[in-house]
Amino acid sequence: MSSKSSCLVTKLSHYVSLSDADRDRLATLEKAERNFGAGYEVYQGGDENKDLYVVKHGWAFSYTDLPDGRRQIVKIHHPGDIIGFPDVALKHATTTLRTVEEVCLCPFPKSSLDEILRRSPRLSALLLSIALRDQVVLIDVLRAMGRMSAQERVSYMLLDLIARLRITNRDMTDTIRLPMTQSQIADYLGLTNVHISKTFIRMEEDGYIHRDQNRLRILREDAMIELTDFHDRYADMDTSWFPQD
Amino acid sequence: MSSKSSCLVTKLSHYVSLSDADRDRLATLEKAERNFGAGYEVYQGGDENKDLYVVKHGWAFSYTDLPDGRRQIVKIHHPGDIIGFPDVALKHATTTLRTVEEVCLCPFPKSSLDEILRRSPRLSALLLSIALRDQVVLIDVLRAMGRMSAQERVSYMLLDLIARLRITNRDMTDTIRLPMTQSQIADYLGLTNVHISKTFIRMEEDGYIHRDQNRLRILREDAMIELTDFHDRYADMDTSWFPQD
DNA sequence: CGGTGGATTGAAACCAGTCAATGGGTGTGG
DNA sequence: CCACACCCATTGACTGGTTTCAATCCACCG
Repeated sequence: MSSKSSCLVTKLSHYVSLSDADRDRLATLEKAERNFGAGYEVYQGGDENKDLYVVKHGWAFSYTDLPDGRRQIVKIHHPGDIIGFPDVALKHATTTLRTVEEVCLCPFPKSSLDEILRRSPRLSALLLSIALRDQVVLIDVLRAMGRMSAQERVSYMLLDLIARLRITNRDMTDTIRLPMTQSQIADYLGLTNVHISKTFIRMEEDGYIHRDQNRLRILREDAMIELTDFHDRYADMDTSWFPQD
Repeated sequence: MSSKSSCLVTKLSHYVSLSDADRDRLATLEKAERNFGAGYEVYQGGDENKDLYVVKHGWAFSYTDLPDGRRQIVKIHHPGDIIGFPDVALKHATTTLRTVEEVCLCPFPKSSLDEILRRSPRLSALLLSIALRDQVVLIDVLRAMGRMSAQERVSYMLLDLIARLRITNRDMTDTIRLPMTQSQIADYLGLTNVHISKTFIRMEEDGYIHRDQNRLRILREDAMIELTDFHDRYADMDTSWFPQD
């Protein structure tokens, strides 16, 4: 079982030590894999809710549209993420999944969760914690959308991206690859592409960031952390209450 | 065991049939109870994360502040809700809990979840589903905040409140009690109290709602559902994949 | 009866949106 | 290999929804 190459195991092991049995359970989730080109819609909101996906590589995002076309991107997915988890609670998908670039996904059926819940209390606790932690992150995004200016929102997004990428990539520096277009960033932050453009330019002038192609360097991370009152929700979780199995 | 009087059991039974053992497990969560006056802060963001709470009666809300005082209310709590669930994943509370009016809460320790995860896969699945459903709801709120006008946001909030209250109160009509101030509503919707006032007046003039004291009547629910593309996330959940115990 | 918190009202300021034109890079097909 | 199309980022002028600030009104309460 090549669990070494599993982003999911890597990501989850960051929080808690897993038994061999649990590692195997997770590895089976990544048995199948499918590749998609850039800008491909894997499933659509309203579709019957069949599979979950583990991201093996590439970026994707989930979004919803209003009837008149306004779009809100609600989550950006990176390697190791589980896609579609929130929809498990419902019968139909609530969001549409779209790839940003070339992506490899591992689909697995909802019913795999059944197995985990029955056999591994410890893994169940971890999955529950991930779901709850994601709620906290959504709440942070909500705060950004409700009460922050454009520059603060962009700063928040960049800090959040870096924090997430650092989990699986410990030697991440202050430079990230940002394959999303400014329109997509706008749809994520509740702004317009025009205003994103102006905000990036302003932030570059002010020395917060430096851009080069689709790579972006954070120059004043501390200032941005203070500006947005940023808290890293990914580095630590409270696993002290977990069942020992 | 007076599980008949338990809002939590009522709320959860709405989704799935529970064994007596499971009902008892839930009932023990409501053993203790504490009363609080209006406008009381039960715990604060940053506090060590000790207890969860089940709401027995009264409204409360969770919020976060930015350093400069901007406030975002992230969740409004009603009877039967579990408060502080998202924070289980972390060591410290991320939000402050404040009562809207006189409230009765039942505190229980995080470790009670341990027991549930080890003993009842079915109840574990339900708790996980609740957490995931709440994520979907947060995503809906996010969409409202990111892409909707003031009137649309207010409409969305009212529809959401009604949908939630209808779960435990099946004979709810089109009239709800709204004990929150306009400043609190503004902090929930990412607007200002002034604009909330103007928006309510406008909506009343346009025949969407009627206000009387702190009671509010929805006159054109269908129009508001269409305006906001509203989906009820509370009525149905997909419990088909749950372990049978 | 004064004090207080909440709701309302109006004027002015501002952040972000809209619209439209321009430029740059990339890939494709002739 | 060049011409063209297309997508994306940029730019500027104008618009507009929401905020800000401040004053007033109102109900409730001690």
